[in-house]
Amino acid sequence: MRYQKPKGTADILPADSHQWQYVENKAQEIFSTYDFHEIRTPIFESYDVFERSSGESSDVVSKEMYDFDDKGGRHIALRPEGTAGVVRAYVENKLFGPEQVKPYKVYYHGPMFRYERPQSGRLRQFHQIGVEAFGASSPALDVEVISMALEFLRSLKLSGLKLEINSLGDSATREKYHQALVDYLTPLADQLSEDSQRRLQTNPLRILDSKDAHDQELVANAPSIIDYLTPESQAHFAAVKAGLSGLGIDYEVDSTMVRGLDYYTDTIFEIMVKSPAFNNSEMTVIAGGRYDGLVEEFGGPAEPGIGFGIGVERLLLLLDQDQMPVQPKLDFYLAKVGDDVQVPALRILQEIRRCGFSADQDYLDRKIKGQFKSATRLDARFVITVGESELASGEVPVKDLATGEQVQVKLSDLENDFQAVYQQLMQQFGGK
RNA sequence: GCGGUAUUGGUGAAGCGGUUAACACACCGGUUUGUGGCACCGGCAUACGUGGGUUCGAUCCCCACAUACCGCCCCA
Repeated sequence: MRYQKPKGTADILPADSHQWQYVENKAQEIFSTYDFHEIRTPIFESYDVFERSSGESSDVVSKEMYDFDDKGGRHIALRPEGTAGVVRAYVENKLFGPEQVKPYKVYYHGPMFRYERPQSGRLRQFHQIGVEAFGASSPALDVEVISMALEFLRSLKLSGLKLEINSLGDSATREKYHQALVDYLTPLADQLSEDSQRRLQTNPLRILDSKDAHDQELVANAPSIIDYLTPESQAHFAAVKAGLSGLGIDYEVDSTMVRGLDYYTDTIFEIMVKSPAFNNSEMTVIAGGRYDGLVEEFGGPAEPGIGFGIGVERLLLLLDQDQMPVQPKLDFYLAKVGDDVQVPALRILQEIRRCGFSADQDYLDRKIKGQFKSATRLDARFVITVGESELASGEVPVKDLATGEQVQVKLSDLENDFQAVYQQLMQQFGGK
């Protein structure tokens, strides 16, 4: 095979694209009830956009960025996540201006890129659906964003959802906590796993969710970030928890939950699903949080923001295949007999399609038997047969493939008044 | 970036140094002339991921590369 798709990419063929559309449509449906509207930003941005937002030391920037120099010598990167580009657009278009209603609420969906080793549910080009809301720091917004995420997953009939929340406080909080954690772990360094000893230097917060069992024990007694929150952050977090409880939403506070990207502040959350698709282990499908410094970081006013992202590939793996829509049935298949029926056939097909039904025919000169086979393979509801004798008699047989019953309809109606034909068929065969 | 496993037709795959590259499914055609099933008959890999090497001879052995899957790092 001469050509193959680039490593870590996937072709989404029609059999799957129906499921993608289903998920995307659901997202739009649910999000719009919360008054979120779609925003489309470029899938590539200046490299600096992501370097600025994600933190220079983060792995996303240091080794996973899909970047290149374009012909004009600009350092470009394919977006590794959605938030940075949206914030850039928010600032560049001055959407923080007084003529906009706050909070400014948007959602997006599309491809993201990370130069990493592909694994199950992890590709170099993957897809996210995300939302962002700017310009309000009310904890009520946190609660609504979280509940919207849950409603979306519920609308897809996902069960076994688990919501975990944490607060990272403001940047001063994180600095103090960072120091406290290092102070606690440094004396224990020789007991840490090899990976975590390295993390102690590079990213101590990551040790909190180490997979190593002994690390877990040591971390259990580590100081908790919750104890380092400022009074304001404490109050915000308390209000978020109260709001969730008020909506009857179950949650767990996980004070060891951390983030790979540097820009998060205060509330962060993840929604996990336990699924047989992943050996009944829990898998995060939605992750999000506040990023109250990011707009300012991009040269805008000191405005707060909050959002979340959904990994679509991962989400699709979790969805029950039985509940997924399949390719829609074909309404009509037109079988032809003889040589001189092609033109009338084209006229009939056009009339059917103009009435809003799907219709197809044979293009390979197959025998009538083969045409019926094609109709069956296309899952057609009805087969219309047109041949010389029909053209002569003006009567055309229409067969219901499910029952095998066949009725005669007028050729003139087929060509000129298909609605009448359809009503006749519905009377004869009932239902839709 | 590191490690493991794999790569044969449309699909599932057998073969592991010399074969007509098995078998099954799917698909296409036919079993006389205009109807989906079944049965029967026939067709369907100048070819075994790519490039080198070893050999009289390689799908089968060796090396490199590519890709996929799994794990780590990382992330979600």
